[in-house]
Amino acid sequence: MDALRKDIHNSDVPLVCRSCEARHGGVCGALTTEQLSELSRFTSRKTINTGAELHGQGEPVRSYANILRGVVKLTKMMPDGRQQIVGLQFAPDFIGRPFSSESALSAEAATDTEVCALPKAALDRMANNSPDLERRLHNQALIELDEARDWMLTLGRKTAREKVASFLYLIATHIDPDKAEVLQFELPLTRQDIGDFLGLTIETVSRQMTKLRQEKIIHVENNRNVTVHNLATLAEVAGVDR
Amino acid sequence: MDALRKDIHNSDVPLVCRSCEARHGGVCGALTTEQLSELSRFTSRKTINTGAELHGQGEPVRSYANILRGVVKLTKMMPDGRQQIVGLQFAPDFIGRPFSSESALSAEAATDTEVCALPKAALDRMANNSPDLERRLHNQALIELDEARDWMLTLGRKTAREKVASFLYLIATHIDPDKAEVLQFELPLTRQDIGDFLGLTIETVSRQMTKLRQEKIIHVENNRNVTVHNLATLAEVAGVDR
DNA sequence: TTTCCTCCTTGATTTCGATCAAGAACGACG
DNA sequence: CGTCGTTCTTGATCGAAATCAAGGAGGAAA
Repeated sequence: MDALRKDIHNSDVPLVCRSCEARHGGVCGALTTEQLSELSRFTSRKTINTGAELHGQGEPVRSYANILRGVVKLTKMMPDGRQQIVGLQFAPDFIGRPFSSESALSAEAATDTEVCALPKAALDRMANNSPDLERRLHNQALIELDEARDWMLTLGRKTAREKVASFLYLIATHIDPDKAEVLQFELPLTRQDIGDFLGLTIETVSRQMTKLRQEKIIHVENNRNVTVHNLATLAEVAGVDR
Repeated sequence: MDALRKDIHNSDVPLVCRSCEARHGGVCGALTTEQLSELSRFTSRKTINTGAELHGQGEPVRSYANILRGVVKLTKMMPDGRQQIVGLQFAPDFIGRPFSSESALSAEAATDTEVCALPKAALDRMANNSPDLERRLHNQALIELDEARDWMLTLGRKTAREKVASFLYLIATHIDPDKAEVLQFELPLTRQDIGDFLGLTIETVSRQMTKLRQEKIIHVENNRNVTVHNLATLAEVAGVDR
């Protein structure tokens, strides 16, 4: 699964759409030179501040986006306000739902975020003519499906302690697109967001973080900067087989 | 989302692979006559008894399958035995994970099941040459992703009562491929399975079922045959917006 | 029939996480 | 500087679901 992820991200296709510039792989790597130059007439780079929505639950979707920097949370909300984060997207992930113009979830910037926005119609048209592009979108969907199912096990069967450890482990292995795992990072989510991701209250998240701190499994500074002393230990607490 | 589901299932493409015979849409509907006749040299119809595995967690995957009849549960298990059902597949769903020969989950027949097995290599080869087929697989992945994320909300944020109602609602709307919803059905899962799908114990499932029965929201016969008196009421208890 | 066996229900008790409540830490702003 | 407002932590209490325990219902096989 992680092999596949790398396959997309570290693809050796040198081309990317102009608005996005050199660094990210995203889905644009699958396009031909002509397609890219056509597409880049429509793409636009956007900065989204923490808390701002890319689009709301139930709204029609106008565009796709490649994340260049930052973290985007995908959330579902019940009529009474209960909320669940159903996915976290990191650079250089692709955001969007092919074949459907309406989204059953809302996408919100968890941190200050930069994206490259692609008009939906333009990319859909290209996907119809580029099997390689469709293949990439398909692959991204399958990776997200694997991740969603992994998380279902966390939500349904893990304890609060295991959930918090699972979250920290997830961040450590996803926050930096250049490294497979990292021992020090800034939490991209508030305690409330972490609770909404784990199906817990902020108090429970806080208490479990405190415990992990007391047990010297993590170190926390300013509530945001986390150091993991030993990733294998964290994985063990999380109940994850690495 | 359900519109898309219909799109696959009720497709007007008349062709299906020979082993599977007339009724199901599956992914075969996307194939040309030649592809079908080539494929049907390799396909085989199989009967899988309740409880038998199509394949186990971590095992390499040899084949795809179209479900002709029955219900298949996709499960993940932790080293200590805790289990979570991460997906239920009904006829005529497609089972398999394109682009990966190893599965992170196990697929097990929840009821007596009939499938049409397709050798993975043969279908992969065809998908490379048939954009329409790839499109169908892609679409199925996206539908499963939507369903997985819906369920994450259920697992993370709903009460036991809402979870059980959500499960019954899911079965009522999925058990019969010919109808959008149905008020009477045989439960395809044991209490243990329902618990593993909802992240609950069998005792809690049983108590909530008893309550729903006492409140005349459902009627249950022989522990298996359920009648839903009013689907809208059930949906409301489940916290689902229909 | 009787004996298992599996699956399900029900009751008693415990426990983990939610809820309620208070205060600490930090930054923004007058 | 002090005063908000927000976010996080900690403590006390509550409650929903888990756990522990017992027994019932139905089916298969002797």
